[in-house]
Amino acid sequence: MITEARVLQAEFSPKELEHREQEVDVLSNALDPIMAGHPAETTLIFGPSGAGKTCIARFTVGRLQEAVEEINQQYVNCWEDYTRFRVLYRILEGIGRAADVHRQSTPRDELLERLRQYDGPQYVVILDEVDQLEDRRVLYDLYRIRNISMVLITNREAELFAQMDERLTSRFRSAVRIQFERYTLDELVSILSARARWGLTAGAVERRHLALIADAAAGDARVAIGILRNAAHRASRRGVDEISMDIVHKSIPDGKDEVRQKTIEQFTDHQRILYGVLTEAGEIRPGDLYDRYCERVDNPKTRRTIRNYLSKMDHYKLVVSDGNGRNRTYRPR
DNA sequence: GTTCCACCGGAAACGGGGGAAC
DNA sequence: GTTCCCCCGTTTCCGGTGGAAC
Repeated sequence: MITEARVLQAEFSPKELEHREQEVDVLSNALDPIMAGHPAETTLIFGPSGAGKTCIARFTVGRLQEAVEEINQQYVNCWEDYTRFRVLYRILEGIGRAADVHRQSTPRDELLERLRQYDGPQYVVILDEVDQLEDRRVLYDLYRIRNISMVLITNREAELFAQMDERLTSRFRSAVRIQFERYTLDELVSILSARARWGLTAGAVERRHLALIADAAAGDARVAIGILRNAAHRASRRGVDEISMDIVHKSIPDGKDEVRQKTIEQFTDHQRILYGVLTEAGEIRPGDLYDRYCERVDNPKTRRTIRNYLSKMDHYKLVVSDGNGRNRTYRPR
């Protein structure tokens, strides 16, 4: 049934993009000065997850690179590379200047200095999940480096600006802003049907089944593609050549749960135990949560560290908090 | 209105780990 | 082997917040 597995991955970047022509145009215009050898305007892309922000940024920059051979580009996920060091390292990596950088022995400012000395072709850096940066001042540093253009992506615009000082805010308030909305049901169906066309045998899935998947994904393309992938795998395992309504129904929870499972796999033992306590309890006050966590581990982390864990889990959409002060409770999402 | 209390999250310090230089 | 240096997860400290109790 599956003829091209990679197109069923959310990260797959198709040659043609649907439903985001206007956003692509705005970003292309912002990047336009690069065609003439000048830095592009700083661009800020924001909107909910699964709305195509990353996909459109990579697609547009990729297309620019095809048009102008002499440019460099690098994608940095600030969720994974959230320290100043890691961000600068990734950016140096994009121009092949990171090979001899060592985490432990390279002086603090050596990385920035190397970037400052960069005098190669225009360099476009996509900083995804930029609100996750630990130290936003690195944005100011990058802003001042010639020949580097930034495309910033965030789904929490308010949080991005909340922790910036005046100097940074004034720079980025004037950035080109592109707002993404959730995909509509029809748009998602059309995206899914393209993926099915490229990645599955003909007639493997009916449109009404895609509509059901799209409905379950609630505007999130990543979730929708995940459900379709799960359904295709399930059908293959059953040895059938068509995705039935029953398969779709069974695949929806798995598709939704996939992201969660991937996240939990990356947790440390302490984080996993904490999450376990939370899911068992259903809803629990912070003090009780901490006590129960302590009962299950030999050397418990401090309350402060647990708060950091919980805030990470909140960002991963694994945990919700309700209420304030002494009425605060946590529950699994 | 005031005080108490549980909780939150920023900032700075600490310390383990590990590569480089000697 | 020792020292130096840096990253980064964690801890410590502490001011702020908001609901409950008085």
